[in-house]
Amino acid sequence: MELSPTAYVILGMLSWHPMSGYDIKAGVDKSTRFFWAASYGQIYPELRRLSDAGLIEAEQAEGGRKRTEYRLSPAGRRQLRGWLAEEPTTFELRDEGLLKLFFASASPSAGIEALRAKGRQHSQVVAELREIEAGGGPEGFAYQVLRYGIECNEWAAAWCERTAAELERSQREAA
Amino acid sequence: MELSPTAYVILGMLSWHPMSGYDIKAGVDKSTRFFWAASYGQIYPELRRLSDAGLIEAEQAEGGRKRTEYRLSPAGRRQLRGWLAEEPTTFELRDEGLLKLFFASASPSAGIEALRAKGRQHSQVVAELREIEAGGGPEGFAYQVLRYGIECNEWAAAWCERTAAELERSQREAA
DNA sequence: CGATTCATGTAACTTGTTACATGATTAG
DNA sequence: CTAATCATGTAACAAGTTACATGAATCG
Repeated sequence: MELSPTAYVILGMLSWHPMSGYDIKAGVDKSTRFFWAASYGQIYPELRRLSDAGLIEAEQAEGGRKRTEYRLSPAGRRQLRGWLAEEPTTFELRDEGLLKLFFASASPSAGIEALRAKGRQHSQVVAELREIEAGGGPEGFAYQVLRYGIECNEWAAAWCERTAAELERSQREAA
Repeated sequence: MELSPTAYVILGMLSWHPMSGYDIKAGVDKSTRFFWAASYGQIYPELRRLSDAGLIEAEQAEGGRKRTEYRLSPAGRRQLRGWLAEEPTTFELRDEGLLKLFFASASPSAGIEALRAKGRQHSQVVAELREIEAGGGPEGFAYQVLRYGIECNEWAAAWCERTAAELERSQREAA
C-alpha cells in the first residue's frame, strides 16, 4: 500500500502513544511543521483512510470530553517500519528569500536588502526553535531533529550576514 | 496587484532578456528549481495572465522556428522591483529524510540509516550543483545563490555524518 | 529519413490551505 | 457566566504535477 508522507506523520505520532486528531495537529504544530506541515483538512480525512485500511484503530475515550483516540495497529507499525527502511525521496524547498536574492540585479540595493531580510528570517526561526528547546523539548531522535533545525538556521543566518558584509565591502571599494 | 512568487520567477527571468515559455522552463530547471520549481502547467497559463495584465509583452519571433518571445514591460519591471523591496514571506520545507529521523525510534537501526540516507541525499545535490558551477555557472547574485546551495548542502551532509558517527559511538559504548 | 529537440498548450489529478460550522467542557 | 480550549469535520479554493496531444525544425 502506497501512503503519502503526511500519512506517515500520523502513523509516527501514534507510534509514541494513542492520540486524537486534535492532539496530532497540536503535535505537528510544535514539531514537524518546520519540515512537514499538516492541516486539519488533511489530518481528519487521512485518519479515516488509515482506519479503513486497518493501520490504525479508533476508540471512543471515556471521561470528560467526547473524543476519538486512535492507536497504531500491528499492521500500522509494520507499515511505519517499512517506510523508515526506504530511501527518502521528497525534498522540496520554497524559499522566496533566495528567489529575491537570485533576481536582485533588477534593482540597485536589492542584493544587500535580500540578504539581510533572509538572515532575519532564519534568526527568527532559531528564536522559535530555541524556545521549544528551553520549554523542555523532545527526547531522542526528535531532539536531534530540533538541534538540526537550530544549527541549520544559524548557519544560514551567518551565511547571509557574512555575504552581505562582503558585498558591502566590495561596493565601498568600487566607489 | 497581488502576484504569486511563481509569477515573479517569470518576471525575474525576463528581466535578464526576452525569452519563450520553453526557455523559461529550461532556465528554471537548471537554476531556481532547487528552491522554487515550476512546471509547464504553471508557466504557460501564467504567461497569459501576465500578458493580459500588461506586465509582459509577447512578440512572434521571426526566423527558423515559430515561437513567442516575451519581454518585460516597464510596468512589469516596476512590479518586480516592488516585490524585491518587500520582506520575503514564503519559506516552506518538505523533507522526508528529517521526518524519518524524527520517527526513527519506531525501529531499532532506523536512526543511523536515516542519517546516512539523508547525508547521501545532500551529497548528491552538492554533486549536481558543482556540475552546474563547473559548466560555467551564472554571474552576480545568481552565482551567490549557487554558492549558498553548495555550502548549505555540504553543511547538511557533514551534520548527518557527524551525528551518525556520534550515535554509533554511543551505541557501542552502551553495549 | 528518422530521431531529437524545440515549442505550446491543456485536462485530470493530487496535495494542501483557509475558512467556516458546530458544539461540548473547563477554567477563572 | 463567559472566555478559552478541546474537538471534529467539510467545502471551496489555490497551487502544482503529470501525462498527454500536437506539430514543426533541425541534426546526423
